[in-house]
Amino acid sequence: MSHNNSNVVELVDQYMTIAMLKMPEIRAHVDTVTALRAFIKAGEYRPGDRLPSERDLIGRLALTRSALRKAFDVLEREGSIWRHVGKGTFVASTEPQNGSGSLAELILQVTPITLMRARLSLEPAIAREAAINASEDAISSLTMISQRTQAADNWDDYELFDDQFHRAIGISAENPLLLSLFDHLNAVRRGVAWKTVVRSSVRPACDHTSFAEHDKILAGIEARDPSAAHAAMRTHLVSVSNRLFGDA
Amino acid sequence: MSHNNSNVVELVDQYMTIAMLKMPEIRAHVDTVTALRAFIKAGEYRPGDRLPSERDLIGRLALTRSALRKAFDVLEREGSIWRHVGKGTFVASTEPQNGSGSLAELILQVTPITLMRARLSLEPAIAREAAINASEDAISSLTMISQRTQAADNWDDYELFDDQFHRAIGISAENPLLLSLFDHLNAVRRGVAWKTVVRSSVRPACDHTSFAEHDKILAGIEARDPSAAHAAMRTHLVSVSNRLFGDA
DNA sequence: AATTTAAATCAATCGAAACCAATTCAAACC
DNA sequence: GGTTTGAATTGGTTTCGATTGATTTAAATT
Repeated sequence: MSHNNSNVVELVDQYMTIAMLKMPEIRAHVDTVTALRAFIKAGEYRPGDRLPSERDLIGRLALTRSALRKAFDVLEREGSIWRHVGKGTFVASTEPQNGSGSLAELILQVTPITLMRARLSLEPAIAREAAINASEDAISSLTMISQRTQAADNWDDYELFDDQFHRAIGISAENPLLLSLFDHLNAVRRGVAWKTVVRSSVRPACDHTSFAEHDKILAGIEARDPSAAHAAMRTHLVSVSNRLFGDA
Repeated sequence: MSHNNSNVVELVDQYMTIAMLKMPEIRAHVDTVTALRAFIKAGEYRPGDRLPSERDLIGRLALTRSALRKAFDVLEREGSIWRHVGKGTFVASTEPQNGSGSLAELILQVTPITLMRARLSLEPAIAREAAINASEDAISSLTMISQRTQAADNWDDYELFDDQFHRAIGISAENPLLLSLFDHLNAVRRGVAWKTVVRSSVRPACDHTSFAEHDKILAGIEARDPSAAHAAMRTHLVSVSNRLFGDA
């Protein structure tokens, strides 16, 4: 089914006119929305700024709370504000800035599985480079972190040390560009913050299988065996993936 | 690895919700984190030095303790600080923070060889993902670019199309995070290329061996053969490397 | 009869303060 | 000199009240 474009526009236009005439409440909503837009513009609220609370605004704008909220609903739907319980209502960034904006945008697009595939693409290769280029200092640092990881007696500590271990491998690769790529990936990973869902309730016990996996990676790097380090890192990540998503 | 579909959908859904809720929060924290980084840098704290206590810092930086601690959480995860009850908060021994380092700074540190090692680490893996995930549209786009590359009659055009070809593979991987990593690497590559004047003078003739290499990569992706795509990309990059640096 | 308003209530978040546990350090003691 | 003890300090945790957006409910209005 294909419609003539102008026809559609015409129909919509007719509808709008009739609706606005016959249902004054719609017209009222439009007014409060434009009034809100004017308020935001006049207040010179910059993207990211917090607007006054709803209970405050109804006083200043002589509005009902429900009317105000309906107008906010429209603005939220069109993406010009975002709100959150306990924090407030904020004006959205009109144009995602290249620096952190693209990162935030990325976080929205990246699913946990996408993230894991990216890790599986990058980190084994980094481990391979680490096996080739790691300095003695870097290796001893890795060993130290690995020991600290095994000494962790709670999940939070373990997670922290695990992060440090992986980044230490990134450092061991002795390649600032690779490290930068790793950091970029890690920033996205941190932003995802899905751990609050998966792990806060189902918090797996501090299992010792991953200790062995870490050791295997470390052994590969110490032995200057790129393939072994690559394979060990891949195995480790697959294991992590299985722990998160459940075995297939 | 094959996943249960419902599981995946569930996870993705959870992720989306969380991300959309937490994104503004992340944005808010970024400010305090950068403020903390600035404080550490301005105070000229050397690796291993102890920072002022939290109760002291909240006075100087006009922060809440909880806000300060959240920012410290980020820095700790990043590995740039280390803290322990009763002792204090210390800046980590590995000071260089590439995470916040600017692109320009990175370009200065990256040599052509470092760059090529990074490409060899990342791009074959991306080609592998492309072989798995590329859509028909993406493949036909790749084919088109490849044909245009062969039609190039001067080096500038060839270079341009080569760039497009490699990025199109990044797109074909259907992984926004991997594509972002590729773009990051590519941004550095452009900077490094600019830096090394050598390349503009010693400009190898438009050779046709790399056409065959491109075709091989494309064939691997079309055949949905991840290993072949990976190997072909690796071979291609090694060939490029040899052309730039000379065979060993 | 249907919608809007007004108030109460819920749930998430933050900030302040109290409290906890690890560490340090110095005075007291043997 | 060596040990013990206890106060002070520090990062970590809990708790409580206030605030905010979200939701429900009953009265009011049209």
